[in-house]
Amino acid sequence: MNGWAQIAAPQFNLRLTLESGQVFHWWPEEGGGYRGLIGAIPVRVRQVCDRLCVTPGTEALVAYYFALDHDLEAICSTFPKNDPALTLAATYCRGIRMIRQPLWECLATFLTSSMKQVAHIRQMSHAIRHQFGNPIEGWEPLAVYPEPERLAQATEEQLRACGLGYRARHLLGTAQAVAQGVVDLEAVRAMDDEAALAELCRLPGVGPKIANCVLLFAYERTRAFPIDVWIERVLRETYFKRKRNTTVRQLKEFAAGYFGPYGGYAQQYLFHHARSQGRSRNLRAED
DNA sequence: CTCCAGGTTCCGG
DNA sequence: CCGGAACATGGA
Repeated sequence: MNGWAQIAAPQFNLRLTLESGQVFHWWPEEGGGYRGLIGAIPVRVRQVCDRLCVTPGTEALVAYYFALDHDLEAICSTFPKNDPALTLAATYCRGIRMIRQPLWECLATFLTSSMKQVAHIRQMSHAIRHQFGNPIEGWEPLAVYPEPERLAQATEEQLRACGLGYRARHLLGTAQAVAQGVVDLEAVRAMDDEAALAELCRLPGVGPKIANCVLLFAYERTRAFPIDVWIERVLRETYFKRKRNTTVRQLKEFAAGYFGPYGGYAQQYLFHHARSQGRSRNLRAED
């Protein structure tokens, strides 16, 4: 165990957490571990039962990043009772935690996520990091996500070259707005959920779905409930089976009232479970 | 080749 | 407020 430090990580699943669509810049290593970045700090991490082996000196950083202080047992106990679909998803996703991501990198990454598969988001994120951010020497292929000031100086064409498509205009506009202080991401921390959502939605290309992702994955707003195509399907098929003409507005209101103070956790579990099931179903259909 | 992907914006009822 | 359409790109 030379070169590793250990920390306790009960009720945690590293692989599921990293592959549940929250972050897109962690790379599998031989032996089941990962290397990635927490902000600008390169980290290696692998799980052995209820412990994490991490790069020495990053213990506290890793514990904070993966929210190991969240009491998952208590969180799941706040979920609605007698909900087989949610119970199944929560069981399947046991150990997934909401990562505490750096604000800008989370916002910028999810800004590029619209109408893109997870694999594409990873590609675009990787391209942006390598085109505009600093690579970490000896930690190939890691590169730090570029600051808004850096992207604000890019051209829309350069961003399109990273595979962004129409999202290039949005990312550029948002980078400029943040760099100029039109929207102060740190100041959003002090706002209540509703005001924070509205503030983030002022940025070009940021609507309610992306804003809620950022609130959940970066601002630690565990009530935030992003509704994407997957979750919309789950909600309709699970809770509005016979009601053909339910509006998105009604789905939002239902989710806000139904899932409770840790609705974001419920959302992530329903999302990851549905996506996993969909995949295996597609795989089965192909043979 | 067709379909669709962790949406947002703009437009006409 | 609501439903549709446009918006780019790439993997299945």
